[in-house]
Amino acid sequence: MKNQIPTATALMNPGCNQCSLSKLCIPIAVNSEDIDRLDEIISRGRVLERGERIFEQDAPFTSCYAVRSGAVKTYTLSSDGEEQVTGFYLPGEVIGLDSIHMNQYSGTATALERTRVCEIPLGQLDEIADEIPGLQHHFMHLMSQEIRDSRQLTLLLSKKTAEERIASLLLSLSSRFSRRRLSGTEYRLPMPRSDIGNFLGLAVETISRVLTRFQNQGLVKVRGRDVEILSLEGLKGLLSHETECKRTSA
Amino acid sequence: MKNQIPTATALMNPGCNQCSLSKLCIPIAVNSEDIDRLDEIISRGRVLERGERIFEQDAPFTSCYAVRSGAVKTYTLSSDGEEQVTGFYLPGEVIGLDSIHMNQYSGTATALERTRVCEIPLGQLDEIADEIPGLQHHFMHLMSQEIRDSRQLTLLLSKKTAEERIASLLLSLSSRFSRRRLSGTEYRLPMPRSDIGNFLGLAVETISRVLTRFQNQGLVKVRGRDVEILSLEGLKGLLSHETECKRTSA
DNA sequence: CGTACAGTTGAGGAGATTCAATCATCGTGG
DNA sequence: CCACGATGATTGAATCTCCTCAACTGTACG
Repeated sequence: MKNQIPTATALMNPGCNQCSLSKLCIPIAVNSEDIDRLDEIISRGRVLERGERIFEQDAPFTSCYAVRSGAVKTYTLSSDGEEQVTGFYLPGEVIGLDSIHMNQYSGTATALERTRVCEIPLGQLDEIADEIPGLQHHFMHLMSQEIRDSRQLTLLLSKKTAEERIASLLLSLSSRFSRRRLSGTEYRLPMPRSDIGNFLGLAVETISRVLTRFQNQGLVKVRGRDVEILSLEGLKGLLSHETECKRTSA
Repeated sequence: MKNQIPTATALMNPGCNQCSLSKLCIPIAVNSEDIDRLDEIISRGRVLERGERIFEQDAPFTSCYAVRSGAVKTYTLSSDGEEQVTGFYLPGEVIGLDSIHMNQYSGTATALERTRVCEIPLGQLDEIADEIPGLQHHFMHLMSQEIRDSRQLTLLLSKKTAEERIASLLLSLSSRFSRRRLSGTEYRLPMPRSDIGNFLGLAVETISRVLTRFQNQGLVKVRGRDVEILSLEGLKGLLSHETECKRTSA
């Protein structure tokens, strides 16, 4: 019966083999046999409503999570209680990497909208790491990526203007939606302006102002959270233009 | 003869067993047998003068490096050619973690002063990772740490004032010198103001101004690169004070 | 239909940057 | 040994970007 009539949850949540995101989430060159083994330790289909937490800061670390659908933000609470948004995660992306082999989660992850995640318990992953040698490598790769993204963000925050930061975010989202074969020029922001501002180190008012400025320049069309990028080139031009301007004026 | 008369370099560069930094650099619970094995793959004692490069951005990744003495800065060159300092590394700290299991180095590392490093070739490390299981974990741990540090920096850059950033750097250096049993209240900055400014996202002039302000407040005594911290508490107080001010004025 | 929340817009102000000049430090060569 | 240039560091004045405060608009939802 197990073979003939899949349960409802199994239908909703096929294994990694069937998952359309597997190329993004675990894109290691493992044979299907290994993927099957992976399937055994990954629990799929946890559904979260907006605002629900996937894991909480300082809770004992157990698992990373792959986003299947929806969107997630991660943030840390500093000692004085202020929130710092550390990242937004779309389907196919993995959360909790920065807590691997630490005792506890370094931040909190909450769903920005209705979200499904796959849990990847890392205690067990260690055990089978020997059997699937590529896996440990892959996670190190993901962690390297995470460090680089963070460095990228650091550069953004330390040297770039409000316009550059926002253009950069719009483009980042664009390319990440594209990777999922969704439109890279027309999408809906999963997060409120306040989260964007927190993430980019800008006031919400500044987000608004810059977005309308972009709109007046014909770069984008924005209505609330709906974004349509009219000129990818124009946005990209903003990123590197800054230095050119300085050079020409100097 | 090899056994009886150690070479000069061997005297200068004892193995991990003898290294006073081993507790910081590779503080894994490995038995001395494992450390010996580690010794075999780590080449010690490469000496670099100020300005010399340890590795270069986009060069094929081969090794991480542990700083033995001196100081190192890492930076990336963005597409438009501007430099972004991504970190400072003191003895006992490991460079290149963000490039593990990537094809190439994500940035350049250069010596800020005369510096000795140990090379940790990671191709070979993989091979013996099975024999020393703690090692792979340890590197993941270091990488997690790196991500967190980067997040911390992100918070610093996106939400903190110039005073907070600089106080934070002074305190970070203080605690890192302390870990090495050096004075945490009196040390010499290994980097010029321009690197500090680049790292913290501030103009050099701002660094100067804030440092003299600190000095006038009796928090530190600064003469060029020599720093004496007169009130650790005072500096720490600056870090969380910001929000309190806002709250009281609101 | 009104309340709550998210987003936009405007005016004023604070903090950091930029530009420019000065001062200090250090290694170099006369 | 000292003068010299070069680089690094400091200080001042003007400017600018972004923040804060405030009012207002739109939208979702009871």
